[in-house]
Amino acid sequence: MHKKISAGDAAGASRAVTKEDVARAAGVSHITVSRVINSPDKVAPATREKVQEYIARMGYIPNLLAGGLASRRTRIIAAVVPTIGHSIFAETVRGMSDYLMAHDYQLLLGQSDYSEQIETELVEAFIGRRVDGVVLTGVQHTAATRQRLKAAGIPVVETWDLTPDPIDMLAGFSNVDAGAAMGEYLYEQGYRRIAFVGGEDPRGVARMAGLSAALRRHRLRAPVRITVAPGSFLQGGREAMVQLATQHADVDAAFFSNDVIAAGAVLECNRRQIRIPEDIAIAGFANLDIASEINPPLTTVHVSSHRIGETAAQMMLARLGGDAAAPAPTVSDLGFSIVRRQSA
Amino acid sequence: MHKKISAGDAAGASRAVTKEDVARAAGVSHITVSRVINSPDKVAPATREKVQEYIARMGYIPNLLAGGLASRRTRIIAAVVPTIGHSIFAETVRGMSDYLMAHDYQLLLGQSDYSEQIETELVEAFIGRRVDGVVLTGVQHTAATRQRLKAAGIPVVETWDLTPDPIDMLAGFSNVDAGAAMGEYLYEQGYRRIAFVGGEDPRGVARMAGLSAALRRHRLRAPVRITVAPGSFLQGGREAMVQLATQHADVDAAFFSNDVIAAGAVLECNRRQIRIPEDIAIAGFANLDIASEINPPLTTVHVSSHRIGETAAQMMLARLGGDAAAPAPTVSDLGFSIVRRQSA
DNA sequence: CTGTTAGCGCGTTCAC
DNA sequence: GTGAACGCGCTAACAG
Repeated sequence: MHKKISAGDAAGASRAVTKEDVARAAGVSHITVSRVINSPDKVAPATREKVQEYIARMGYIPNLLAGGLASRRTRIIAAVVPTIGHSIFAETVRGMSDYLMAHDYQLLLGQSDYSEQIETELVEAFIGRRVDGVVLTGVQHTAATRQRLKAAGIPVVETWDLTPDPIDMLAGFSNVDAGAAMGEYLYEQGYRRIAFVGGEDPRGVARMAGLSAALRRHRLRAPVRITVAPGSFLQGGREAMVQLATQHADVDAAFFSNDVIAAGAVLECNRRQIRIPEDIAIAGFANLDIASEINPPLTTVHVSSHRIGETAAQMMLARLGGDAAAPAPTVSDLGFSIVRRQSA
Repeated sequence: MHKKISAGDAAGASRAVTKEDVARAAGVSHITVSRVINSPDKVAPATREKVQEYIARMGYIPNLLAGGLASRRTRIIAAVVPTIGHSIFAETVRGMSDYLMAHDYQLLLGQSDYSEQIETELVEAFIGRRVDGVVLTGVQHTAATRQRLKAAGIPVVETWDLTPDPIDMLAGFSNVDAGAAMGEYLYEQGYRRIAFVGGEDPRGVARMAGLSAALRRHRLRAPVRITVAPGSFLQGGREAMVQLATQHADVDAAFFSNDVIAAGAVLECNRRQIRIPEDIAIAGFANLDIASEINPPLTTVHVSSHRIGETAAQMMLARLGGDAAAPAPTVSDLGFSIVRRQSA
């Protein structure tokens, strides 16, 4: 078999340097080069150093496409989040990314914009790229998503919620319980007419459901429900506060499904001279920076966005590295806690 | 050549469905399946529909690794941002992502944490994956980054700044000019002792340089420089404000390199009953949501974070789709503008 | 409009 | 410790 070997690379778009090139230059076979890269200790120190020098000098960068095709492992984990524009998910992504990079994996990120349909398309694209695993936000997905993922037979971690029926692994906390816990807290503080302000994503809905259940247990009326349009949370919170002030004067406490929305409401209260918590108590969710910085500081539900991502990544790699003998845990309930500050 | 054909997939981890499988089932050759996917109009409608049905029924997902290896195009664009935890970059990423997804490309994201060294490693990994193009934040990179990128011969877009010496393409605005413009504005408003508060990344430094130059033109003293540690911007802003109030009482205006930091300062002022702009004027940067929502609303420099991302993606795909005859523009100066509100 | 023939660059057996 | 064959699944030319 004759290979066309161009003498030098003087002309045209020079083809990328390949393992073969390095091998030839170093006077070894390409498999030796491969070993120097993937398992250096299986190569005699002398050859290793020589090869390493050629690699550096020639600027050789292994083609991971070819490697992935041959080895059926890509060292890529894919993740779908609703959007990185919301700090909670941005934090989760950072948590994953940091852990993965530290272990020589890379993160392929997709944003679903809260659409299950887009999520399905993303998952399909990810499987096409033969990612080693997929991390999803939430536990509600299309049938197609579940089916594709199961057919692909790759590890999956769902995050930010719990369910008795996960696709595979799970790293989150119970949004229903968190909503209920805040309901109990507000009840204990003496509030009796409570509103819920938030979007309509499944996790917001779950928090609302928990809140409702808690109120029901104490024979209070169902919460006033105010929906915030996607887009600017600060503005959404302000508008929600306007609604509460003008149309629901009896409400004495509001639980916001997100600290940023709550912060918007606080800003509006300050503007209108509405006293917090005397005139209305305000509770947030997520314990973001802004919760402790705003005035008055927000009572909120602490959940560790960053740790969710980190844990998801960790479970993923544990499975991939897996010891079938000592199987990694398959569910992590990361819990939550009420952080009491001055707003409620 | 005999291929081992497993009868059904009853046993074991069933190998993923391949083009070959679909072709056999549909009674065509694998290349026809390929065409149905990549250029459907080059296939007779009857065969096309038949093949499409088999594709759907068998749940076939093309292996993009193999495709990329063979075609030398991956339809992946990689991007490096300092962090997606800051909304300006999150917005830029969204702008890119939206544009790319709409054109059937995917985004591979890396976070450099403001480290040029990490950026270099990321770029190397990206090239290893044979991405079709790379988008970078800023115009300052290691020699290795520049060299790798040029050797790879792939399109590059640098963003968020301008330079006379780009690696390839450029989509940003002049941070120096923006800093200078704010300096002029503050001078016109009558402020004479001005501080600059921000981080130490190259773009912050550029804004500071522009500000300094403007002040120098008016024979004012060089700005007081307060550095904000990375981490919580709100808290950083508050701490900076404390420093200003306690150690630099003569300062009558402060230019913050970021609206979030400025917002932290505003919160601290409100807490301390420092009047804005009477006691101290506050100017931000980026024109984020929070700038218009906080009280008082912030005078700031508007730059379109989202549009930077979108434009970068657009330039990238224009180049890749490229008509060598009508070469796409290689530099986009997206400009900036001063948004005047009540804080300065 | 459809099929055939060659690789893309690498990792994985196995041998030596 | 090192090397040779083979194939991963696909696309690019060219034929027919």
